[in-house]
Amino acid sequence: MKFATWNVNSLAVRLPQLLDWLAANPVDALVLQETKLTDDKFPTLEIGAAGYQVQWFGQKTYNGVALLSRKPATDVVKNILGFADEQARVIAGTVDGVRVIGAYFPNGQAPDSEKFVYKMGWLEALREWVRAELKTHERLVLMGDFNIAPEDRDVYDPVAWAGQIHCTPQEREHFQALLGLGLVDAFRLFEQPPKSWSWWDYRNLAFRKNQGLRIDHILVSEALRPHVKACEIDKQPRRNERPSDHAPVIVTLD
DNA sequence: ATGTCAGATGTTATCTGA
Repeated sequence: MKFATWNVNSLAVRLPQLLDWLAANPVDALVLQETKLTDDKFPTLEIGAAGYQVQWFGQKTYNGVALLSRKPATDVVKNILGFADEQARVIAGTVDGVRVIGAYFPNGQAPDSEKFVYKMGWLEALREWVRAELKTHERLVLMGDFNIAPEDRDVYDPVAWAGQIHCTPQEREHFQALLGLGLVDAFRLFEQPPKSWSWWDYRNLAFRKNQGLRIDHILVSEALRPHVKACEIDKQPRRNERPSDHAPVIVTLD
């Protein structure tokens, strides 16, 4: 079984790349972030023709998430239960007996900004909701664009990024608190190439210089942990013409 | 060099967000 996450930075632009990627990388479920589409514009026909069921939750211009799956997702939830939010950031569903939560965590902009305050509140609400989900779903995967680099080894220049957005102690504490619920970072279950990133800024030739951050993650519950066989970042789509700034992350379970 | 990309507004460019 394979699950994946990918921030596509506009599905309108990236749909051909998504379809190419799915053809080359058949997965059981894939969550997308930053679709940037209102629900009436979502490309259901094209994704259906590729052999995937899909649930989607979007808004104009910003954010927007989707859950693609080979088998239909059940008990679909949009956004964090009990957290009033005008931003479309979360979609969850049960696929093949696994609770799949796809999330586009707030960026936070800067540690002294209002958007950072929103990020902290959102993270708190997410944690309490995931805690509840784990009580009813032993087999659970939380994946998406976390906009958090959990450790210095997830940052190409940790000195320059110290205390900056994605790397603040407060964000890293929230990441650890999610692990404290009984989740594990699937990527770190395996030896990985050094300087493994999932995002590279479009500017500064960052991809060519491999200057990036690992901010896209797949967390799996303790019940799933013994079944995790691999976890990889697929850099290939970042080499495309007009790429997303993020690469997909894939987890393989037996 | 805050150096690119995407979407929106409303142009033949400027703003916001990432």
